[in-house]
Amino acid sequence: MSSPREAPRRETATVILDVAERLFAEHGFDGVSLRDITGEAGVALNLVTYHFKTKDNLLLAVFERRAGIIGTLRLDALAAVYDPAAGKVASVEELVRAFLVPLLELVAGDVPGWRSYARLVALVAHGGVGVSHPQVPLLYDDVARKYLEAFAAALPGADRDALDLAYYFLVGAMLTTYAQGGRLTALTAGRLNSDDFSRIHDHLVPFVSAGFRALGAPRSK
Amino acid sequence: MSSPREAPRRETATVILDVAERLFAEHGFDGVSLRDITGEAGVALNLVTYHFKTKDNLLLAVFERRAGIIGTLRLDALAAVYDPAAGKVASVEELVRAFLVPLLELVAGDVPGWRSYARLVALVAHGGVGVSHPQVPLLYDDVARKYLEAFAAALPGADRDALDLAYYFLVGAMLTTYAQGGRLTALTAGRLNSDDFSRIHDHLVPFVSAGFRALGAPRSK
DNA sequence: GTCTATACCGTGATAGAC
DNA sequence: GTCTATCACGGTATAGAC
Repeated sequence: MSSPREAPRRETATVILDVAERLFAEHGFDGVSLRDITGEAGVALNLVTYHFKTKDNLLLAVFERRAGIIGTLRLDALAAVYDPAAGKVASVEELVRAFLVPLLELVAGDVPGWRSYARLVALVAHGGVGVSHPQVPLLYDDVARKYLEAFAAALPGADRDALDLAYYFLVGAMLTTYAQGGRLTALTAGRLNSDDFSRIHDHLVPFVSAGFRALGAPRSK
Repeated sequence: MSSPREAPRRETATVILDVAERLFAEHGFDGVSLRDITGEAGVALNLVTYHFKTKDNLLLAVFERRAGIIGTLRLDALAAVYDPAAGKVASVEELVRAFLVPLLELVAGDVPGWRSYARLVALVAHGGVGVSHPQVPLLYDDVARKYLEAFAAALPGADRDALDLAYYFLVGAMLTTYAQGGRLTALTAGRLNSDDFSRIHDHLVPFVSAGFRALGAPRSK
């Protein structure tokens, strides 16, 4: 804790977090050296070791800073449409929207850091960082459990495996959206850009919602 | 080309490719050193440099070896259900199945190397390797174009952007399936395993097919 | 053309002075 | 809390043996 009369610069740890978040998102975890980070942050190399112990742990700290925020927003959005105690049961599409909209608004609204965070989640979730950091998924388990309960209420005919997989596909489609490696731009010959999150979202919601309903009432063959 | 009377060992380059494919899939690109690969392969360190120039290029070679095979299988499966010259137009579900089944059979059938390849594709596709290797997606563009044409015929009401995005989500859901970081096992408390590709597939096909149809005939709101 | 030996520079991590 | 010095290991380049 710095004394209040010091120069008005942010704390060293926060500066490191900000730079690391941006650089990891841009170049991947292994594409960024601690020297890159400390160089841009204007601090000595091993202040990252002092504040965060290891490079892996620095990445985890980047996630922890935002995972709680987005998790709370998602649970708030869920509570607005699903409240079993009050007999309020949401539709599938309302649930999909409640899950996806909070992050979309932060990213599409260019709230500082969130675009980097979204891309970084997509990167790490698919195991790109080493064999993946096992602590990261744990940050999202609470949200997953509560949404699955709500989906089960919305689709009383679906079995658990089907619902779990549908949620898995929902998260996968969202991650694919934010991974934005330029693949979408190439695939559409430039008509769609990976940055058009709002337009992607307009298609993503009905796509995933229809998928959920299909698993809720399985088709023959 | 070795002379036919030599000792019956595989070519050095092939041994390196096999080991690299497996280790990259297990530990990620940056989680494996050239010394790990050459050590297991029983060859000298810089034979990888000699045969493949760089580590990046070695990864590309791993992809090239299998991308052509799976691409041909997918196009064959497409031709079996979609032949506009003969007036044969496939259903959405037939197309989804044609796209997904070839890789599933290779992986679920434990054909050597394909499980590693599938996981590796998922890893690289989401940019986990550095900022991703831009040459890799090009290996799949031809298949994408031909399937999109078939989907357009199956869903005459859909606009191009919706179809492109649906294909994008299809690939994303497939990649999520094969990324198998153990996330699914955790999410389902062990009831579903990331290795149950056949069971995942049984849900994936109707999920994605319903999504396609939803984009083909957009819902209100 | 195929392979071995060696060296170079950048990396993450650590120890200890201030 | 911060900095300097140092370490072992990473990918890569080269020179030369066969």
